[in-house]
Parts: sequence; structure tokens; C-alpha cells
Amino acid sequence: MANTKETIQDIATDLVQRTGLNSFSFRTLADQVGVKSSSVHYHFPSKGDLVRALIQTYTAHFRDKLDEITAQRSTLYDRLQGLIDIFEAVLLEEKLCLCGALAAQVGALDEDSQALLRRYFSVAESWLVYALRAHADQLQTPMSPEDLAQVLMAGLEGAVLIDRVDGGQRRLDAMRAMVRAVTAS
Amino acid sequence: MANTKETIQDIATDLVQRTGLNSFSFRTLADQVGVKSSSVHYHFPSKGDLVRALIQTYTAHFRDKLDEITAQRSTLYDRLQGLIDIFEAVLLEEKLCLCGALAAQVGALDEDSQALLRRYFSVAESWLVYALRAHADQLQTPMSPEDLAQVLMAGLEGAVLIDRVDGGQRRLDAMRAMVRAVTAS
DNA sequence: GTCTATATACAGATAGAC
DNA sequence: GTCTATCTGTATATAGAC
Repeated sequence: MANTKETIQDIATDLVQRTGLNSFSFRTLADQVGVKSSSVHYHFPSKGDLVRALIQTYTAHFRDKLDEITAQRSTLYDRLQGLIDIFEAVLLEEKLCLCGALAAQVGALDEDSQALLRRYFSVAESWLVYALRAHADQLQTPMSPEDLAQVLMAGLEGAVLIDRVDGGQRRLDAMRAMVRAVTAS
Repeated sequence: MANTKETIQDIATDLVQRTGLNSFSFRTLADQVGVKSSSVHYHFPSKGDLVRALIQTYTAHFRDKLDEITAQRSTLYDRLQGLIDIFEAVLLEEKLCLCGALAAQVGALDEDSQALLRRYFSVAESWLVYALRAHADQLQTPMSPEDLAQVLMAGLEGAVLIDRVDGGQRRLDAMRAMVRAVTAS
């Protein structure tokens, strides 16, 4: 194992996205990493410490992907489809957005983790508002950029949630249709 | 306790909506009901039995509310806002839709429970498609009724998920704005 | 940095008395 | 239908050797 700490984070992230917070323990996590549970505690003293690290890393990676989209795509339509691509990649692995999965159990998280979740959604919606405002001329809807940003983000979180339950990606495809409907081609 | 079995179901439903599947045990549930855990096992032999009953009852109540909307409201706009009212009532109690909460942990559910979840979403989307088709003349969007139904349902599930994390109901309000945008007044 | 060993608490579940 | 008592497994977490 080149880097035990990173490996622990990678596997833990995957497990939370698949089955939620309580579906893995330090023991089962350690088994999959190939160490003992006490070694996991060495890197992350408590489960709360681990969860906070997971959200921070996930948010950083998400922000990187958004920056990449901004750099590589120019039209509003392409940028919004790029955002949907991120969620599609998650769904194809039968996972949820990490922060969406944790949001479903927000009452089980400490205050710091809850603040980190809020920051994740703020990052996503701010990026959306920026993209929508920058291309207001390509928008075909009476909705404000803020409202549309929130509808899109809520829709994407809900789409992967429901699509995963019955397989396929019908809701995610419907979100693509919505993006098509509100952007001029 | 007039009816222990119903009380168990009511409290268990509330707990799943607040903090998810694994945040309560037969013991903590029994404490809140005012009985012993073995009494809970008498009514619901396993946790799987309990969860299946919760989903079935929740779906039945949801269907009743949808029927009520259909009976009491005539315009498409009013019917869609009525659907949002259901989710707003859930959010005001700092809860999630039971089936949305369980969908986030679908990998932890048995196959029967998963099938019941699929049925819940099918009930919701079928009602939406029916409402949208019945008032196609009041629709102002190039989206198909099927796509719009899925976008609305995904959006509502995601809206309560995210809104609960940072308080208020900004995403649910954005969903109301969307309904306003796609329906003719 | 990883291990063995262990502490303490709690999970889901069952047997059998009342 | 509810209870007491208990079984077995697993959870988070820590102490101390290597």
C-alpha cells in the first residue's frame, strides 16, 4: 500500500456512497484496506474525523471537475451537460454523491460535518449561478439564475437517488431534457 | 397505548425520516414506545419485516394524499403546488420523505423492500404523468409529460434533502418557481 | 505506523414465564 | 401480548508491544 491514509479514504468514500454511514465499521474498512482497525484509528482517531476528511476531499475533487468544465466548455448547454456527466459517472457505479448520501443522515453527523456539507452545496450552486449568469443570453426560462441553479442541483441529487433504486438513468436523462429545454441551441 | 403495533410503526417511520435506517435499534425504539424490545420483535420479527411495513403504510398514505389533491384541485398549477405542499410539510418537521431516506441506503435493504421503494416512486410519477397529460393545454414547456414528471419528483426529493442541511426551504421555493414557469396561469 | 489484546457498549434476535 | 433473561455478534475506541 503506497499510502495507507489515502487508501482508507478512497475505500471509505466508496462505501458511504454505496450504502451510507453506518454500513461500514473501522473493522470492515480495515479488512478491505488490508490493515487492522487500530491502524485506521491511528490515521483517523474517530469516525467523525474520518467523515470530515471524506467530505473535504470530495468537495475539493468536485471543485476541480467544475473548474475543468469551465475551462474546456464554452456554451451554457455544454457546461450544464458537463455537470450532469459528473453525476452520471457516479450513478454508473451504482453510487450516490457522497454529500447527498450523508445529507440523508445529517442528524447523525457532528456540527463540523454539517457545515462541510453546506459548503459542498454552496460550491455547486455558486458555480451554477456563475455559469447561468455568464450566459444569460442562452437562457430560455422565466426562472431566475438562482432558482434554476437550485432546481438543477436538487434535481441531480434526487435523480441519482431514484435512478439507482430502479436501475438505468431515466431521471438523469430527464434532467438532460430539461437542460435542453431551458437553453437556446 | 391504544395500539402498540401502530405506535411502533409511527415512531419508527419518524426515526427513519430523521436519521436513517441505522440510527435506531429495537431497543431505542421500544424505549420510545414504552415497551421492551422483545415486544417489538413480537409485532415485527425482524428489522426487515418492520421496514417493509413502514414503506407499505407510507406509500398508502401518500397515495391517499394524491387522491385528495386530485379530488380537491382542478388546475394543473394547483395540483402541482399541492404535491409540493406534501414535501413542505415533511421538511418543516426536519424530516425527509421516508422512501427518499431509505433510497439513500438501498444497498442495505432486502430485495422486497427495494421493490416496495420502486413502487412508491412509480406511484408518484404515474400520478404526475396523469395530471400533466390531463392538462396538457396548461403546460408551457417542450418537455414530455414523462420527463417533466421525473424532473419534478427528483427535484422534490433532492430539495428536501438539501434544504434540510442548511435550514429554510430555498430549494423547495425554487421548485415552486419552476412549477410557475411551466404552467400557464 | 502497524500490530495484539482488550474494554465497554449496543446491535438483532430468541426462549420461556406470566 | 408483554415481560425477564440471555445468546451471539459487532460497534467504536484505547493501551501498549514491536
